Amino acid sequence: MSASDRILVQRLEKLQELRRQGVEPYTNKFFPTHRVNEVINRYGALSGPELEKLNSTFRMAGRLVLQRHFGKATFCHFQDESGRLQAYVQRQVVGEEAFSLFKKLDLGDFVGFEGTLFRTRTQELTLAVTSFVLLTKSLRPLPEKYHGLVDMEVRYRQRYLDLITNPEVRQVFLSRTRIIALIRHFLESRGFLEVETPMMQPLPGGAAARPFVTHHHALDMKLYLRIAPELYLKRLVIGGFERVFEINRNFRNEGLSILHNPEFTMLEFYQAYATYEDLINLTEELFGYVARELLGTLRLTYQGQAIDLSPPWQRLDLRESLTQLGNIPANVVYDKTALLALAKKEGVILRPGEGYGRALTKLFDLLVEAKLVQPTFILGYPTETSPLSRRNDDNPEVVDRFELFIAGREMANAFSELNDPLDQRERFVKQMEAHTSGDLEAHPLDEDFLTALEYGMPPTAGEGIGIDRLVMLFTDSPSIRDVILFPQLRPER
RNA sequence: GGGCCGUUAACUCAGUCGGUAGAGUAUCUGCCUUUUAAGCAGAGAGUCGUUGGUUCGAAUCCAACACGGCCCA
Repeated sequence: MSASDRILVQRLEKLQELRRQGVEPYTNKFFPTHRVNEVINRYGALSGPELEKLNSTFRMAGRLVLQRHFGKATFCHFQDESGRLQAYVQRQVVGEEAFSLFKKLDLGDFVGFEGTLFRTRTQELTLAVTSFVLLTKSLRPLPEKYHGLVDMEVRYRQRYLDLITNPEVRQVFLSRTRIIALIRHFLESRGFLEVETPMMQPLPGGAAARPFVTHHHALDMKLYLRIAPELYLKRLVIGGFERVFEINRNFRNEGLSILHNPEFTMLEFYQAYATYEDLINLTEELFGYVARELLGTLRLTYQGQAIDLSPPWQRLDLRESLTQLGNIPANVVYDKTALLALAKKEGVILRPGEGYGRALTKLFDLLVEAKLVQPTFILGYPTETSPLSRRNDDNPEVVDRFELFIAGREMANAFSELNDPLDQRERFVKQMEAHTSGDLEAHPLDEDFLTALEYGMPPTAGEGIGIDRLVMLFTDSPSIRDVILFPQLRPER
């Protein structure tokens, strides 16, 4: 029998023994009067004598995480959602029978306490227990009390153990929730309406990515998990909702990495009568708002790099970035034939139909992206790789679009929306040609969306911000798996 | 898909030159009424990721595979 089996057997025996003694190991209806942080915040500053004068009792509950037994007394720490507190259980106070029961409890058990507050010799705020009740018997041992749980695989597969053991992990997910709440508040205060659009779509549009496919039996039709909500949000702008946003999951059928999880959370928002230049300002303000509210400062450290979110952020043309940071001579960058040759030399594989524009963005990914540590808007994206963006009025070869880079990675993508239905149709047709020649990520032609556009969409700008990467930035997390509660893993064997 | 690293008790980790498995925590027993990773004494606990190979002998060397991590595509 393995050690873990033996512990399980031991505890099952304990469970039976408790029941024989008339102790219910899964007691219901214990209602705490205080949580740990309330007690610490309200009484943490009081002296021992002041605590005694309080003369009030506290009902508290939590999971046993540490215990130190003596012959006739026990110190233990229990933790609830808000924190950890020490409790002191004495035989002469709770009685002989109850005390021997308490000594039999295991780390991991949930216990309800009633008692008064005092200070120990070392001045630790402690609950002097007058009575207690076992609320939930735990049958499996917790990870080690000092080193905690370290094994990455177990931390991801059994996140609850990670959360019980590692307080900094709890903090990351509390921050994640707070960041999302702040973004909601920011957008709502500017008149944006939060909406929900289909996760299951008959055509996967709004981005360049391979989708997950599923099947609806009753309708006997193929459905795709969405890769982006974009085309549905624009339909809502057409329908008269002038400012909309959605924070929800996207699904992309691609490999796993430190930056990629197949399902991830995206913010997309659309603002009628705005241009991508308005969104530059809005983005600076949004990041600034989140940083000030969450961190109290616009300066943060990500993985050892100092990052300053103070506006205005640098703006750089895509092709200029290739000369300035990618060290590609200007005469190569602006010469289509020379650039294509360079791209080939750098290992970029271009499919039929892909040309200069694709080569530019690929070379940017390879040579420039990682160098953009401070927030930088890259402008001047080629029309060829932006099938949903409005062409620039002066130069139809590029679109009114930016991508935002911080800490060497893409954080946002925004553009003035293409609202000319005839141009949009042409772009879709080009994408279909790319698809035919083997680009599995090419955008499908969405006839239903074109119909909507033909009714007329006001001039609009839209943006997408990857929430997981944003949370990584603000919580200094190295991997996307650190900010997703249950990241995708291979199945265990 | 390729490269590198890791996988030993429930947890955190040692394990030398190939000689047959160790510590701390946790658990169990005993002592202990102000401890703080409490302490002291004792006990139990292992498919050394899996499968093959080399060898008199493999946690250790070799190969394949699985899972995880990092880097690259």
